[in-house]
Amino acid sequence: MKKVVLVDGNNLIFRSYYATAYSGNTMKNSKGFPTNAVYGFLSMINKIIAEEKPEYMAVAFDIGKNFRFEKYHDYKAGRIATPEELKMQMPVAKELLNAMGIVYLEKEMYEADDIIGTLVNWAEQDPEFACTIVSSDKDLIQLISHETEIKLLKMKDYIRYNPESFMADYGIDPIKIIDLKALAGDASDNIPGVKGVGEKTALKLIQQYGNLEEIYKNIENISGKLKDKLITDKENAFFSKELATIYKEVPLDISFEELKVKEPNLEKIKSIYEDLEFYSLLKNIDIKPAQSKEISFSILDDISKLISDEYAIYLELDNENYHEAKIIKFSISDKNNNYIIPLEILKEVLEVLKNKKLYTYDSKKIYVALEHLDISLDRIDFDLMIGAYLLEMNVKDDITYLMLPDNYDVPLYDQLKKQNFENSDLDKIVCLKSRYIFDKKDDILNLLAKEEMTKLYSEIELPLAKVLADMEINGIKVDKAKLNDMKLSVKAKIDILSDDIYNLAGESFNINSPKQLGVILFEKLNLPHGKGNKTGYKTDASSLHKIIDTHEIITKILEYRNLNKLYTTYLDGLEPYIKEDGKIHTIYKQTLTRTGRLSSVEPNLQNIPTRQEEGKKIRKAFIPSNDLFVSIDYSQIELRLLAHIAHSEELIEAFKTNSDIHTKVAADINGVREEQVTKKMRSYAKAVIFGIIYGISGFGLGENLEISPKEAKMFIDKYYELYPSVKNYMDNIIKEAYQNGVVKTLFNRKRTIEELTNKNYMIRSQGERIALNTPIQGTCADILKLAMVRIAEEFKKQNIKSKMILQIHDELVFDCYEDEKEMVINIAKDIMENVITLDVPIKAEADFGYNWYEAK
DNA sequence: CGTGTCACG
DNA sequence: ACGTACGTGACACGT
Repeated sequence: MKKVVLVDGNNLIFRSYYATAYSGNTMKNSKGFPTNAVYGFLSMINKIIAEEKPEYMAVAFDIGKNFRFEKYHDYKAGRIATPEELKMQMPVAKELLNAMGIVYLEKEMYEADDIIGTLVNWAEQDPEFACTIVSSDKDLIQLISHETEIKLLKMKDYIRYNPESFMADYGIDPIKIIDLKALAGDASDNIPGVKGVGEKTALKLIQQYGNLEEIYKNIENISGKLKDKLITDKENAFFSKELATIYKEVPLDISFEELKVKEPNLEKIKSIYEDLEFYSLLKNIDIKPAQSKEISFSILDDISKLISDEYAIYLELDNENYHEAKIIKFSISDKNNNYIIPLEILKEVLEVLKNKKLYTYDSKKIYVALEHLDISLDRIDFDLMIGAYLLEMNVKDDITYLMLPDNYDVPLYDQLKKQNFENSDLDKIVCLKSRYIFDKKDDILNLLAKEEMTKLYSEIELPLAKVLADMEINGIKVDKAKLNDMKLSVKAKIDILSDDIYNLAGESFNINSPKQLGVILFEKLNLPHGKGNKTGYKTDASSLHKIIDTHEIITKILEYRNLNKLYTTYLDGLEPYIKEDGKIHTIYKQTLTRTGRLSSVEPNLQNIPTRQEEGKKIRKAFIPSNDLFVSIDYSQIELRLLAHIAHSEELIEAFKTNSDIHTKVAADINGVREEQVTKKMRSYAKAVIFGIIYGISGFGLGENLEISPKEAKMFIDKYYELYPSVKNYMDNIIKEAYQNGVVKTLFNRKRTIEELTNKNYMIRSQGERIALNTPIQGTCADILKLAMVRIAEEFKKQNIKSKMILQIHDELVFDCYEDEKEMVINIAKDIMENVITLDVPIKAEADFGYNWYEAK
């Protein structure tokens, strides 16, 4: 059987154009010729070739008038004319196809759909050929048959439908998509359908009666309004069916053999790329395309074969959330061999492997997944994911992203999952992955050494993975009933508030829709508004605060937003994450942030409310599974680091004498004694100091303090004058960042700042702020991570049974036994404060309580 | 799926 | 004249 790939070229190029055209600055070459549509079209064609590897292929386009228009002058009426910028790119796309050895087809009076339909029709009659249609247009579904499947493009990926899978999804045969359109219509083609009937109703009718004709034969069995609607628009329905039907007899003078993909004309392609200035694509043109690396592997049948002293191990799970995943495959590689480990002997094999050097990608995942099988690994010796992350390579949860640039032809995890892991090459694929880990290890370690990141890697990040795994496995207990009580009472308040809001507005509307809210506030109630955003008016809390006195609805809305947030995200949102053990098990992402911080997902336990009393109460539902919580947090660590890094004598002195830094700064700025500092003065000073760390502007600070930018700027200038070394640090770090393109933390964590080479002033400024902030935020992250590793070591050494369970950027929470409370506090606080020696003292403060609310 | 909004450090 | 503070994640809306 020979496969013919039939591409809806019109569909592809329109998609490409509109995907980027909305942004306003369409991609153009230096002569001003637009290139966005061709670029997108080309990448899609390349992707299709890579995925389908077609022997036969044709790309169909619309051209000129078409016969449907002749019959029905409103066909596709209301559609905006094809933009000139897109039109001019069409011939270039076709020229490229030619150069690539791919046939394109167009025929006056017919649409691309009809051309594809005709070719499908031919293939049905020729047992030698089967078709794959590629498009995002659902109309083409009507062509599906046992010889024809469709690859229906979605925003980022696609769904493949054959008759069975389409039936499974929609409950109707593919051909019935015509009847569906006949009833439901299609706004984009201006196909009328039956007024008042949408996709849902149409599907129901078709499932019940079979097709349009049968529906009308049985019209008497249909009751109520629906019947009236159907009768009124009967003519339209049948006419719509005709319009929606793809024509399969387009007179094409071509044969299948001519659709064979020919050798590309590289010279020609090169010259087109040069014209279009597709430099990134030009670079690849002489390089051979990714070829699948060959690998030999076997199924391990005897553990006595495991004689090497180092192995790369790789686990394929059926779910990205490894807390709930099952193991699909396990592979190992040593210097010469690759094995698939049958899952029945996994435990035995791991007993053997425990005593060897082990390398992997995402060690935390392995620790957790194996723990679920009661297999405890206490050490993995190399983690490719962490190494690559520190080296700023393209690190995702999926190792494949790292392998692709090294010319491994491996399907993405998403792809495998979509195929239900029923890929016939699955054994080979996982073996390639463990092989890759083994082969890549030395390169990565050498690069880390070259960048002087060996210590950061092996003494902080690698051991941290194990510490985090234990924290995730341990989890945090949540009182479900307590959460539910709060949920009900908040819900009641929300209901009252929304009634009040509807009354004040004079109508009910969706308060959660910024768009609808904007219309109510600023058009109906005519309240004053500031600058809008691109979709309408701004309705965020700070904008609403500015007009709080103009109407009592504003306060209600703010209160509603407040409670609704608590309700959706926490009170209701956390519930599904509480597992059978009564606990929440988050996942810490160790290789995600650009600064070195952790992040927490599914759920995020790093943003549980604390700033406002109402939200903070949610913490009462978090309870210890031992006796009590101990929480220890760094006090003003970012400021201390700023003082240290900037060598600011004044600030260092302030910290050494243990004074309240914000009060001290407020006193200095205002030229008063510390006792004379008012609350307002202190909070302004605090805002200025934070602003400095983030790379503030007068405008930004002004917005924040609700004062004029001018006044704000005076504060900032005063600060620089008082603390010249801080200003000096800021200037220097930015200068260095421009010189080197990177900034580093005290532990040599690197961040490359591409923004600094951007032509756009805005983006460059953002780069400068990043340069300023990253060494501070990043060093904080390094310090707490190192402290965590040391604390875990010390707990083990001293046989402490209490557990570290949460990390929130400058804070650690322990689930503690009563009789270990003092020990936990002493050990953790001591390590946190002494994990590094700076020019300023580092202070950590401990607290405890019988739920999380109390422990702070 | 992008955007707006808001929770945290 | 530009647009306006660093780093995250989750939810709801609307196309």
